[in-house]
Amino acid sequence: MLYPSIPTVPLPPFPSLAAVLRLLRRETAGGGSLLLTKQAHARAIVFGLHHHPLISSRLVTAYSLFGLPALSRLAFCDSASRNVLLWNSLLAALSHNASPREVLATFHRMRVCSHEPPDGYTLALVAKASSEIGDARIGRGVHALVEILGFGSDTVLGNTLMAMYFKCLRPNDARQVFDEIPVRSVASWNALILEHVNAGGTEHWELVREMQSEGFELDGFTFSTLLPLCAEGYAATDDLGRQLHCYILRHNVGMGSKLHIGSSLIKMYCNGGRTAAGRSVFDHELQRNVFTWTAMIAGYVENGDFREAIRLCHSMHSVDGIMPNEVTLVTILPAVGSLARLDFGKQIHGFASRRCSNSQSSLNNALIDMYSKCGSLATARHVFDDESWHKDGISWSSMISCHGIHGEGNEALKLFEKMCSLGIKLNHVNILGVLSACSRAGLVKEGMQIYSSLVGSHGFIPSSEIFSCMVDMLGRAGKLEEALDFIDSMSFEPKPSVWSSLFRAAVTHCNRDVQHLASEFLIHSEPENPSHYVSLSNLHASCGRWDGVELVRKSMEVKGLRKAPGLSWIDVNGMAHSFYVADKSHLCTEMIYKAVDCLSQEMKVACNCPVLDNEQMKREARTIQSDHRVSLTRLPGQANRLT
DNA sequence: ATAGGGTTAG
Repeated sequence: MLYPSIPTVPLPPFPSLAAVLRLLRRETAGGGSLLLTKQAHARAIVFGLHHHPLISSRLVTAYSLFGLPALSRLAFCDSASRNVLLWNSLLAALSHNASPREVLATFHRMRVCSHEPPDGYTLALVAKASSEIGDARIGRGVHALVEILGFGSDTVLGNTLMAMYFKCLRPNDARQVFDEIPVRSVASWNALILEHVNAGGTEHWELVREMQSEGFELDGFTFSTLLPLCAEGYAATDDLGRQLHCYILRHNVGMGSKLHIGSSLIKMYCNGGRTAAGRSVFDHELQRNVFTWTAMIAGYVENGDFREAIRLCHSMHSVDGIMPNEVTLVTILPAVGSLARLDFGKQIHGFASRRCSNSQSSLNNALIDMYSKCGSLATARHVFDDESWHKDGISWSSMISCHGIHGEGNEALKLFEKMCSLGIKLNHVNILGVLSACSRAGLVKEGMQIYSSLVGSHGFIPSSEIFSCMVDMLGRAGKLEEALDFIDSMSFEPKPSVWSSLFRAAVTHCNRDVQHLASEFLIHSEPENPSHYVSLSNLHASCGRWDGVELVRKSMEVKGLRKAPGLSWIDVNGMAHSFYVADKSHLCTEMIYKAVDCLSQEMKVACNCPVLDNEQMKREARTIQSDHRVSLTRLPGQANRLT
C-alpha cells in the first residue's frame, strides 16, 4: 500500500494530538489545503497517532472532502482500533465519493468485524445508499434493521426511509413510514410533497394545507418544490406564483435558503414569460451566486432576449465577482448561436477549455450547436470528432442537425444510421432533426423511408412538428399533391404549422390554388394572427384581385390586427444593420444591392442553375437563400438574422 | 433527511 508523499515541512518541537487535530479541522481540510492534510497525516504516522480512532476518522473525512476515497480508505485501514465513529466516517466518505454498492459492502464488513452495533448515522448512510441503488428488497432490510436496533421512532431516519421507498418506487410503503413517524418535522412534509409533485398529481396543494393545519410553516425547501409549478400563474386569475412570492417576503422565509429561493423565483417568473419580474427579483437580491446569475441568463435566453443574456454573462464577474461555470456556458451558448456571434462563441470555447474539464457532453453539445448556427460546420464537426469525450443522444442529434442546416443531407443520414446502430434511443427531437435535414437537401425518398419505417414498423406516434416537417419536405420538392394527401391521411386535426409549411411550398412553386386553400385554413385556425391575412392579401394582389385585397384589409381593420413588418439584420464589425423588404434607406444601398445580385449569380453557378430572367432570378434567389446562404430565425417581435 | 441554474428540432 502506498503512503501519501510526505511533504518536507519541518515538524514543530512538541507535536501533540491537539496539534494534529487542529490541522484536521473541517475548515482546514475543506479550506482547500491538501498539503496541510498530508502534513498532519505524516505527523500522525511518525508519532503513532494514526491508530487513534479520532485522528484516523478526521483523516478519512479530510481526504473525503478532497474527493480522494482511496486515501480515505488508506487512513481507515491503518488504524488499529476501529469504533463506530471511524466506520461512519468511512461510510460517509464512500457515500460522497464512491458507488452506493461500496457503501453497502463496507457496511457488511462493519457488521462482521465491529464489536459495536451501528448507530443512527450509520443507518442513515446505508438507507441513502440503498435508495440510490433503488432496490426495494435491500431497502426493506435496512428498514428492518432500523426497527430491530431501536431507531424506529427517529424522525431523521424516518424521513430517510420514506425518501428511500419513494426512490424504490414503493409509494405506499413510503406513505406508511410517513404516517408512522411519531414526531414529524417540516422535512417529513417536504419530502412527501416533493414526491407528489414529481409524480405529477395535484394533491400537493392539499398536502400543503394539511401541513399548515398541523402547525408547520413552509420553509425554503417547500418553496423550491412549489415555485416551479407556478410559472403559468399570471395567466390565471389567482396568480399563485405572485402569492407565494408575497408569502415568502411577508414571512421572511428561507433562513439559509435565500439563494435557492431567489433562483427559483427568477426561473418561475421567466418561465411564465415575465422576464421583467424575474429581473426585479434578481436586482433586489441581497446575495447572488452562480445559480442566481445562471437562472437570470437562462430566463433571457428562453424569452429570446439574447443580447441582454450576453450582457449579463459579461458583467457577472465585474459586478459580483462570480465566474461563469459549465452550466452558465451551456446556457449562454444557444444565445450566441442565435445571434451568430462567432467571436464571442470562440471566446467561450477558449474559456471553457482553460477552466472546465473537457469531459462534459452537455458543454460540447452546446458548442457544436453554437458553431453550427454561426456557420462554422467544420469547427462543429471538429468538436464532435474529438474522441476524448463521451457522446450522448444530444451530441448525435446536434451534429445531424448541423449537417442538415448546412444542406448536407447525405452526411446527416450517414450519422443518423450510425447513431441508430449505436443503440441510441430515438425521440421526437432527433427524428425531426434528421427529417428536416432530408427536407432541406431534397432527399424526399430517404425521408419518407425513415418516416414510414418508424411509424409503420416501430409504432412511433409522430408529433405535429414531424407532420409539418413531412409536409415541408414534400412541398419544397414541389410535390404539393402528395403533401395534400399526406395532410388528409393525418390522424388528427392539422396544426397551423402544417398549413404554414404547405403555404410556403405553394408560394415557392407558384401554385395559387394550394396557396388559397392553405391560407383559408390558416385564418380559420388562427384568426388573430395578422401574418395570415397579409399572406392572403398578397395572394389576391398577385392575381390582380383588388376587391379581395380590400376585403381582407377591411377584416383586419375590424379585428384591430396590425402586422409588424419583418426585418432582417446583419452584424458588421459589431454594428447591427437592419432591412425591411425592398428597403432602400441604407447609406450603402446601391453597393448592397449590387453585392446581392453578384451573390445570387454566384449561387446559381454553384447550383448549376440555368441563367434566368430578372423575375425568375429573384424568385430563385429567394428559394436558394432560404435554404443555404440566409438562415432566417424569427425572434419574437424582433428581426431576422442573416448569416 | 428534503431543495436552486443547462445542451438537440421547429
